[in-house]
This record gives sequence, structure tokens and C-alpha cells, in this order.
Amino acid sequence: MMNCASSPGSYSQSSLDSQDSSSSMSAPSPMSVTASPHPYQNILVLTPDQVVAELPYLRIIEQPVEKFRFRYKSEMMGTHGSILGRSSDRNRKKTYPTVELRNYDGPAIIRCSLYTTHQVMGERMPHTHRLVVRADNEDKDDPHDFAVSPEVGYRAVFQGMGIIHTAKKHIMDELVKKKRVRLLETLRARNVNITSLTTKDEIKIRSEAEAEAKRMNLNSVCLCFEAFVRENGVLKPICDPVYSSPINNMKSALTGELKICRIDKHVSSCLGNEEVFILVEKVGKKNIRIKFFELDDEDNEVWCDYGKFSELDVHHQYAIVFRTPPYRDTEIDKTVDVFLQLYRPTDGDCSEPIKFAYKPSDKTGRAARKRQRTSLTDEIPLPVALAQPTSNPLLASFVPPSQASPSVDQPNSEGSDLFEDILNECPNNGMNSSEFKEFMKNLSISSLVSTYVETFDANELLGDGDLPLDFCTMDISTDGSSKLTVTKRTTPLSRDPGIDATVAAKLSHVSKDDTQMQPRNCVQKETSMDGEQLAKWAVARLNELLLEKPPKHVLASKVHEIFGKKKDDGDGPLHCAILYDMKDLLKQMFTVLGKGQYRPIIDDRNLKDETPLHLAVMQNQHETVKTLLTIGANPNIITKQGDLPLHLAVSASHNECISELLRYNSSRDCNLTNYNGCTPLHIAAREKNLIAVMKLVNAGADVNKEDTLLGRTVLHVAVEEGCVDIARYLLEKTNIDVNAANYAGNTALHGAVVFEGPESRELCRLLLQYKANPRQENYILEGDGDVEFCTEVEIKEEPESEDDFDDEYQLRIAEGETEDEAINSKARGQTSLDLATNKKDILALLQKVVPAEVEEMVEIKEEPSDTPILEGVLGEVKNGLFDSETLMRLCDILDKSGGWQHLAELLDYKFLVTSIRSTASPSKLLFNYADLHGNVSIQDIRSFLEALDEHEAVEAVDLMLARRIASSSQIS
DNA sequence: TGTCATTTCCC
DNA sequence: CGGGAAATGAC
Repeated sequence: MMNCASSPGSYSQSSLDSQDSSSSMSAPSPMSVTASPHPYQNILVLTPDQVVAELPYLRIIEQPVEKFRFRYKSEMMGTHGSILGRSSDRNRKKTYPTVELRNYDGPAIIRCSLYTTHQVMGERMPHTHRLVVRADNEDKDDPHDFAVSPEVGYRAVFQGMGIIHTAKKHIMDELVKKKRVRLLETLRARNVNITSLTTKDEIKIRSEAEAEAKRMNLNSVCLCFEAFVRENGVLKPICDPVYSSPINNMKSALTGELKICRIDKHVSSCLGNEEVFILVEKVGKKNIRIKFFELDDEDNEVWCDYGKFSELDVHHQYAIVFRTPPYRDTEIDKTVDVFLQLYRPTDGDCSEPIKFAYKPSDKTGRAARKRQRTSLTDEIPLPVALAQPTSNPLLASFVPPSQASPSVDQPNSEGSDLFEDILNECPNNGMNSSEFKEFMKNLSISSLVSTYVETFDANELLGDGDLPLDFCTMDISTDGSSKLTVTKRTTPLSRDPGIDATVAAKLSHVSKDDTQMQPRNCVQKETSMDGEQLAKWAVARLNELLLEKPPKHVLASKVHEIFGKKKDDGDGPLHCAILYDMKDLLKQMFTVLGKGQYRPIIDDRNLKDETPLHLAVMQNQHETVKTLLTIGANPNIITKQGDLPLHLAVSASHNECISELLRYNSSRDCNLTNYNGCTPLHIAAREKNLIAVMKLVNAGADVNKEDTLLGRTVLHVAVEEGCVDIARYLLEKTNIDVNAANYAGNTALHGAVVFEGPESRELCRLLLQYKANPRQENYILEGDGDVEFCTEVEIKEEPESEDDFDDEYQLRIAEGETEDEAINSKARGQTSLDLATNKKDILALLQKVVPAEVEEMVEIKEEPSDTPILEGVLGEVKNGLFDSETLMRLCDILDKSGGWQHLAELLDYKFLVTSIRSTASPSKLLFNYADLHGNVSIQDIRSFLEALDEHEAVEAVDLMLARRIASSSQIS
């Protein structure tokens, strides 16, 4: 029926039949027909074709918005928003749901009322919610009638309507009320004299309402539009009603808007399984999925998969922690752009997609990617790429000027090398070096390239209308002046003409291999460049700038301008080059930025306040980290999460980066807590990274610093993680307070006792050995908050027994009881012994320590720190074993020969080998460990080195010893 | 007890 | 207006 009305073209005889014989709405009673002939009364004698022309119908001109907030009655004080038309524009023109009555003459009434979205009991029903219009501070309920006529036109615009969400408990009432009015009206349409409903009708309404109430979808409604003619005080339908598209309740998790508000990271390895956090608008954990998909250049979905998470990973309907699915190809050698969106299975609704990228896994190798980079299809010809001239498609098409330019400037040195290379590769150009340089200058190729990224307007360049956009190759020539001539060349692409010029231009640059053209970002063409583009763009501009050789101050300001260009997330070119690990580009940037005056660029922050250094650290690009630090990057900037680069390095166990950073971080910064309250040292322990712990301690990290969240020292954390080696190191080698209590009063020993795992015992033994006190009590849980909480609970639970006691009495009881409780539990806190009652072996261990023994152990503790006598003599000793010069020399030798591995074995540090192998200098870590661990002497090391035939190393050690002896004898 | 939906409140 | 969040209730 609805279709019939809204699309008159589809009318058929059968639809006429059904209309004639259908429900009450069509007023089929013979009486109404005879009583008042309708203008179209004679339709039955017309042929179907004629009917099409004649029959009145309603047409929805403007649909209502898809989402709207339904408000409860209690929130209807004041005005809120009204239902707008779907094509309403926020700031431009507001529209409203609008219908038009067609093929009708004379006055009519168009009515709007609230209906169910779907058939409830075989047909659509009035909805229990109320469609209200505010008039004189009163909410007038639906139906809303709108008078139309030839004079005012036949369009009914329904402005200012709101939806009142009837509370569950009132659903029945509302439904019954609406049904009554409706039925009465239909009855009166047949018989004006009817003024009330029969009991039978009432009962029927009630039972219907009851059934419907249960099945009614409270989060989705429709507008129902009807047309009537008023005759003798009653309304008679003119045609079938039409229904709007559904309006969904914006507040509901079932129909509310799906939205990704924030995301943790935008990149994952193509192997997937990387943890990502997203914050989302309200979702139901049982009804939400995270869809990854990829589009080809025609915007067809070519791949999709879903993030992995369980219901437990959906946090309070507002956040999801999931793992990325693997990309369809785990062997990719360059970053692939995909999209990510929320998907709601029940209604198939999706959020706006956001960009996400898959990067090659480390395993598939950087080398492979390197090779790929030189390929034509990927590389856009930038000046940078000119270093690999064979890969530059533009170059091949150049038509050299017939007469070489005679005047030659002395080129700057940077440009010179570049051009030299090109010349070597393109001997056929018939120009000497300086001629070619001049040629390039005139051609101004770099400006073309940069224009391309900025939004290259192909139409403008090519001459309006002259050439269509669907070309894919073009020749570029020059007549010797600085003018460019661009010629179209065949091969139409037959693409969507709506494609933006940027993409078309891009195609022209990569057109050597037609089969591989892959314009990306078609979907998001309006938004800014992606990271790779931005980095390339910046370097292109930089090179261009260098060619121009502007005066210094101009150069500086232009450089700032270039690096001031940001992506939406605040990442600048430098950030991007790091994120995508574009080493060549980075090098180019650094050569410019390294000049010293560009600190602000080097320390540029994105929207998360991450500097390039942060990103490099996160990506474990230690070379880049090193370079950044060398050229003056500030290692003491914190992100919005309160993280120093050092925190991030430690979090990710990127040990080389840690070392680099520690060279520049002051010891104060080593102890800085991030917004999780943790110092780098805490994080290192949490990551079970002994090496990092050692490095940090060596660099001056305070082992007794508490985390600000729970008041734990690094020892607490080590114990919590079951890290025996870290705990041992801390106890043996540092002055950590073994009995330090966290905010709950718990010592490390408390933690060791309750630790679930086989390490529990070893930890306890270790802690006890270093005079941990098993009788130290933790704090009793008390505090105003808890007491009050108790009080309220009491009050709530008690009243059953006595109905009539007054507030004061309640309060007194409550207070009394809490006091009692406090007294009871105040007895004492729990000791480690208390906690060990269900762990027999641990208990036995603890019980061995009688209070007296604790005293004794204090003395034992003093012993192990074998303060090197030499240290007092030789102030500059860093390592404790070797002076820095010797250490460097030894490391150099052993790193090269690989001898450090054997040495590690001989020193019983075999377990270290794997963890230090991949570091910049394993020997150094080995020696640091040896030093800190303290059970090795220089003589030991010397004899081991001798045994290993590391003669050079032995010599270095001897040299040092000789020097020491000499200097100490001098002193004495 | 925790989670989620419903309802009310408030800026 | 338009939005966020607390309070309450149901499971």
C-alpha cells in the first residue's frame, strides 16, 4: 500500500482493488461514498493509465533525520531540538519533514503522527511515544494536522516536532489512549453520531495494547502522513498513508550513532595481533564488531576482517581493546592503507571509517622494502628520487632545448651532486653538467612536483575543457623558456569523472606501468595528505628550496613553513618520516635540520604531544634516536600521557634506545613519573627487563622512589612480576629499602608471599636474606569513605525490622555499629606471616626468622657491597671494573670478535646472551652486568680473556692496570 | 556484584 | 538548544 501511494507509476488494477476493499483507513463504507462524492469518485471507470494521472497520493518531499534524541517527559522543560529534515545543513538551511499531496483539488488536511517502524501485529501501529509540538508552553500531542489547499499549495512542512520517550511503566496507558482516539475517529467517519466506544472495543484495545507494548521497539519510530478531507465535521481519507524512513533514538546503544572517538595507534604490523585501544560512543558489548577493510581504486571492498576481542574487552560501553587481524598479505613490503570502522550486527549500521595502515613485518625485511622503493610504481618523482634517475619517468620524456643556455650560475654544493648523478645516468641528453642544471632550473620540475601534492589542478594546467581528466600519461616538454608544455597522450582511464584532480595527476606520474596504478585515498580526498605523502612533500619542498638558494633568513622561515605543515593528528613531516621509517627522507631532513637553529622543529609535538623523538623511540629506530639526540632533540619532553621518551623506550623494552636516551637524560628525569605514576625504573621492572633496570640504576635512577599510584618501589614491582633476577640485583647491588611499604602498607615480602607462581618461594628467601621483616604489618583498611559507606548500607538493610524509627535513631545505630567494627578490625594489620597461612612452605621459611635474627641479618647486609678500593683512588671510574677508555676499547674488540659471548659463558652469564645480543654493544652490557653483579674481578676477566685468545683485549686490560698502579703510587 | 538500560538531572 | 552524566532500576 505504501508503495502504491509513494510511487504512482507502479499503480495497477490490483492495487486499486486492494485500496477499495482495504482497511478502515480507506473508508470503504458505501455510505460515505454516497453521502459525499469525492472529486475522484469516478475512478473505477477509468483505465489504470488514466488512474495514474488522476489518483491523489502523498509524496514525501523531505525525509526526517535518521537519528534524533528521544526525550523523557521529565526533560521536556525548556525547548530542545526538533526533528529536522534529512538534508538539513547544520549552519546553512534548516529543513523539516515535508510531504506533498498530489493530484488533488480543494482543501485538504495532511496529518502527521508517530507510528512504529515495522509491522507490529501484521500492520503498522501508532507508536507509544509521543510526537509533540510546543505551543504556548504546552506540548501538543500528535496527530498534527496541517491544512493545505490550492491557495497555499499542497506541501505540508512539519516544524518543531519532538519525540517524548514514554517511560516503560506508562507504555500501556499511552498506547490505550492513542488507540481510543483513533478508533473513535474511524468509527465517526462512518457514523458521525458515535461519541464513545463500547466496552467490547475497550477490551479489545486493551488486549491489543498489551500485546503491542511488549513488541514495540522503543528506539525507532516513523512518521505517518495521511491526507484527509473534512466533511460534516469528520475526516475522510483521501489516499493511503505514507510512512517516513525510521527515526532512531540517538541515546540508545541499540540504535545510537556508532563513532570512533579516539584510537591508540593507526598502524599495525601486517601480521596483526597488535593491541589497539579505541574510545567509542556508547556500544553494547554483545553487539559490536570492529571491521578492517581495504578498498581498491574503484572503491570496491577487496578485503575485510575483524578485530579480535571478547566481551570483557569492551570497557563500560565506551572503550574497546582489541587485537588487529592480520592483513591478507603478510609479505607486503610497503605500507598498505586500509580502513577501520565499528559495525553493529543487529542493524548492520557502521561508524565512519577511519584510516589505518598495515606496515611490513620486521621479518619480511627492510631490505625487501628498500628495493621496492626504487620501483616506478611506488615512487613519485621528487627531487629526492632524482638520485636514482632511472626511476624517474618524467626524465625520459624531456625534450632538451635545442640551444643550451650559455649562462651558468655556480651551483650550490647540494644540488651539484644530485645533478652529477643524473647526468651520468642520462648521457644522451647531450648537455654538459652546467647546461643541464640550467635546464632543470628553467623546467622548474620541483615546483610541478610539489604542486601535485598540494592539489594539483589538472584542469587548470591543461587548459579548461581542452583535455579531459581521464588521461593516464602525459609528455612534458619545454621550449627552453620556463614554460611547461603538457601534452595529452592516449589511454583513457574510463574512471569516475568525479575523481579529484589530485589523483589524476598522481596517475600521470606513475604511469609507466598501467597495470599497477593504484591511486590511494580516493575516499578521503578532501582531507589532508597521509603521512607518507606529507613526508615526501616536505622533502620535495626542501630540495626545491635548496636549489633556489634563498638568503638565510628566507631559508629559515621557509623551512619552518614547510615543517609547519601538519596532518590532522598533528604529525609534522618529521613525525611522518619516522612513522613510516623513510630513512632516505629522514636523512634529507636531518641535513637541513641539523644546522642548529631548528630546535623547535626537531621538538615539534603532535596532538598527543609526542615529539619525533618519542616516535622514533616507540619504533625502536635507535639510529634515528641517536641522530635526533645528536642534533639537539630534547629528551625531556613529556607526552599527554606524561611519558618521556625514556618511559616509552622502557615500556617497549627498546634497550638500544634506552641507552641512547640515558646519555642525554639527567638523573632527575630518570626518576620522573608518568601519568600512570611510574618511573622508567618501575616500568623496566614491570617489563621484566633486567638490562633496562641496570641501565637505569647506573644512570642514576632512584631505586627507592615510589610510584605515585600505589606507592611501590621498583622492588615491589619486581616481586609482583615474579622477577627473581631483578629483585636479586636490586637487593645485592643497590641500597634499596627492602622493607619499604607501599600505600597499603605492604612490603615486597607481602607481595612475594602472595605471588602466584613458583617464584614465590625464591623471592621470599631472597628478601629474607636481605633482612626483610616478616612481621611488618600492613595498614588496616579504614577511612571516612568506607565508614560512611557502611553506614548507608546499614540504614538500607535495616528498616525492614522497624518501620517507624526516625532519622536520628538510624544514625545513632549506624554510628555505633561502625565504631564497633572499627575497634574490632583495628587490632592490627596483616604481616607477611599472616598472609602465608595457606602456603606451608613459605610459612616455614618465614617462621625461621625470629625477631632476633632480623637484627643479625642487618649485619649480613653490609657485607656484599665490596666497595672497590680503587674507586676512591680513580675518580673517573664509571664501570667500576674498567675506566671508560679501556671499557670502550674492550667493547670494541669483543663486539667485533664476538668474544663477548664466550666471556659471558665463562662468567656464568650465559642467560644474558640472548637478551643483549641484538644491542648495539653487547660487551658493554656484559661488563656493566659483571660490574653490578659484583662477583667478578678484573683479574678474573683478564684470565678469561687470555683463555679466549683475546690478546688485544688482554693488552688493554694490562695497560689499564699499569696506569692505575702508576697513578696510585704517585698519589701515595 | 557487575553490567547495562532506563530515567532523571543539570550545565 | 544540545549535550553529558548521575541516579535508579532490572537482570
